[in-house]
Amino acid sequence: MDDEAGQPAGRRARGDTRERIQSVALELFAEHGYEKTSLREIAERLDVTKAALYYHFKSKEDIVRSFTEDYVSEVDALIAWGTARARTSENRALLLDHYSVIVGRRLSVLRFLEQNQAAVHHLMTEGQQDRKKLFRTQFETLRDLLAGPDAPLRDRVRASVAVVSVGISCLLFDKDASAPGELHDIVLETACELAGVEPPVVRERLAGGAAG
Amino acid sequence: MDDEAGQPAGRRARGDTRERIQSVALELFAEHGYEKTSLREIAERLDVTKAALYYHFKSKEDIVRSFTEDYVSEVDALIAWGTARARTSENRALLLDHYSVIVGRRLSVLRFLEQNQAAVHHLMTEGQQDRKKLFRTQFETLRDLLAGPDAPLRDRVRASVAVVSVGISCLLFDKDASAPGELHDIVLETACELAGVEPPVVRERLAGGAAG
DNA sequence: ACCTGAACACCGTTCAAGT
DNA sequence: ACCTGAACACCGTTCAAGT
Repeated sequence: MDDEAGQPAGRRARGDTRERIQSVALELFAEHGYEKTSLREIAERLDVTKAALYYHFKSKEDIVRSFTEDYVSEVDALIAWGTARARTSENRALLLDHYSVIVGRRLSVLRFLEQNQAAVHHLMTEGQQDRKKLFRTQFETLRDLLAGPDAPLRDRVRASVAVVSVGISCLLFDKDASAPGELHDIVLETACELAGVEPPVVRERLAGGAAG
Repeated sequence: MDDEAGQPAGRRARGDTRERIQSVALELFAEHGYEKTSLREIAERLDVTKAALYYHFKSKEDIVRSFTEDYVSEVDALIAWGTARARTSENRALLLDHYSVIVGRRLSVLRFLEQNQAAVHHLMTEGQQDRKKLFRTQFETLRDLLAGPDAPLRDRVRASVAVVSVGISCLLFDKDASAPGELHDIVLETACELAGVEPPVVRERLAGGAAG
């Protein structure tokens, strides 16, 4: 994250090229897929040369990494949280709850990751190569926090489905909920049922009414 | 595993090039992804020229179509079956049951489709362009057979998860079942629970024992 | 019928050079 | 610091030509 500072008053026109590349790229990648979108298309939309992109990013994959790393880091933090805690029923429910919040905030990134799994298979955050931060590895780690490798097959299957269900439900029905939180409640209920845990206590959803 | 068939008496050596291309391609596509696998790699493994591939297939996508069409046709037939029948609880359970059988028989194809969704997004069977045979369209149609567009949001979410759960469960735990049918039972139970239907009647699994 | 050799436009990437 | 122009090896595809 080499974000430059304030850009005070006068002109500020073009310090934003990097962000413009990111947003155009995410848009085109989502529309036509990662591999089918060429750097030429991205460059043309921004009225620059292909080579200009290489001033801001060191490769095509690096562009992906740049708008992916926030999501990956958040999931990584969630995994750290879950790993440090006892695998109680309540903690596992909270894990699913928090995961669904992350997913809800990063829908377009998750959509990209899901649809370009093969293209993005060997993609890491930061300079270092952390095997722990592969998309698939993160999924497996989350699943193991719900039902470890020694759990019965049925539990492991259902734990996998629980994790996946959060992602695809949000992806598919993002626009379909009539009330805010309606989808989240359904997703969480379903995921918890699959994981074999009680949903977390209801939060300050129905504000007003009798005090809690 | 480039096992060619019997090679009876005379020569018949090379009528199998087409099948060899298919099998090498599926293998490499699964290993490195569709876009990252070049036709040069495929050709080299078979000791032919890139151009030779174009005698047997009219494009790179056409190779995919060739080993994809059987799976797509089977799902299409299942959809036809489901569409012609009343949406009773039993029929919906049978739909999931049959779908899991198809998936179980075509695991490598499904793995390819799941991991290369973006690359394969506009991919059809046969010459004609049937929008009905897109991977994603088929998924949506299956889901609608479980819970149509007018069903409550919760039912539609869970129907989606039910369909997806069949695929990913088989993909992830193919090797992990100790007894044959164990995984199938778990998958079907989970999917039916999500779809809100009773699992189909147990079939001739536990042979022997008391009759009935 | 089955395959090769050579060419095509396009791709991601690099780099010296400009401001 | 930010970007261009021109070149690189490689890609999918075509096609005339060979057997």
